[in-house]
Amino acid sequence: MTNRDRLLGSARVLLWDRGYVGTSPAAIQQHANAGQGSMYHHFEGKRGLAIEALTETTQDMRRRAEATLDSSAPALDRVIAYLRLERDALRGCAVGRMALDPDVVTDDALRRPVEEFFSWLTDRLHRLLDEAQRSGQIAPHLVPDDVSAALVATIQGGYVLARAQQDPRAMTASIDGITALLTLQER
Amino acid sequence: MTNRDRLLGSARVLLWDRGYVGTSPAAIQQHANAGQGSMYHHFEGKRGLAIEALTETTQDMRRRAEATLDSSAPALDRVIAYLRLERDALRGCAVGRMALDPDVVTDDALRRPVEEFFSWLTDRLHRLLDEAQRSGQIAPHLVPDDVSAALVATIQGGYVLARAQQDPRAMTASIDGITALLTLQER
DNA sequence: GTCTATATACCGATAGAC
DNA sequence: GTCTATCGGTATATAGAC
Repeated sequence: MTNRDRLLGSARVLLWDRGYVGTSPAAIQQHANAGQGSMYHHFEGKRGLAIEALTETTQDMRRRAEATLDSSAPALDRVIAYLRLERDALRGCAVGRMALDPDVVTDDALRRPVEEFFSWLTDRLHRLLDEAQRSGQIAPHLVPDDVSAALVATIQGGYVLARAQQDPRAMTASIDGITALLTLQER
Repeated sequence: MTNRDRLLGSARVLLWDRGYVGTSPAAIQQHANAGQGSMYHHFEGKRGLAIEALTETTQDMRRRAEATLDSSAPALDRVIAYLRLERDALRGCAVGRMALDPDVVTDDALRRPVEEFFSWLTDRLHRLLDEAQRSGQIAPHLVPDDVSAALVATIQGGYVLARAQQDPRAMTASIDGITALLTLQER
């Protein structure tokens, strides 16, 4: 692995665990076993490296979601399968945590990958819920746009609760709760 | 207002907007118009001040929630009234954001007010959902423990989505979505 | 491409005068 | 109680040798 690749990987790990304001270039260099010169040769600085790192991370997460959402199962089943994906609740979401970082939200280039990931995800779920509604899997009066937002929000909030209580069961409870509400009509 | 009070108030504002790792003692002192000596006279340091500030903030938020949840209306109506409270979606939640801060989660004294607030809130909603279930307002097979977690998570995730997209409508969509799911049986 | 040296600013805290 | 001075350390970046 090249120095550049290790720097990117280390940035992804540290941004995930400590956020943007909590991650220093020196910490990234140490984690990657690279010197300052190497980092500033390959990247414009902390910000440039973070933009690349975030872009990679969101692309990975999108691929992972697509693997679950693009199946041949009925639409609602695919949505629920996505809700039920295994998540490291105590670690938090690598993308969601960036949305609460003050220096990320106020910087369009840094925020773009975050925004694009969530826009894509809610839209993807939206279309699946449309399909589920057409085939009678969910109630006709539900607004897929609102429900898809609620689903993504529940996952993100599940991370918040799990970390606040230092107990991953807060995440599973949240997911179980929203799943039960979503499948209520099938009781 | 005393210097001490202004320092506390400034800490609350800055912790809300920039989190713990993103807030420096110097920034608090400037915002409060107080010198270093004043701050270190009244508080043990950044950490001690933050613990007091967070405790005050969570108490305020709890009082605000209680004002809505402790009414004479039917249980489910009170829960929905809480979901529908006005929120500054783009600013984020003063408590929830702390749960994603690496230096807060790993420090029990700092995390305690955060944990206690969410424990209290989910428990309070849990009891209201129990009551709603006994009176037939929500389906008998729902697990109030899970649903209450999902409700709180949806609010917290609504903040994440709104900030990621820099659009407060992501919050209202999430709330509308979860509300529709919760009241599904009344259609 | 990578290294060390250096620069300027800020971090969080302490010292001691008033 | 508040102020200014100061401290050792780190944040982020640049310079220039190799």
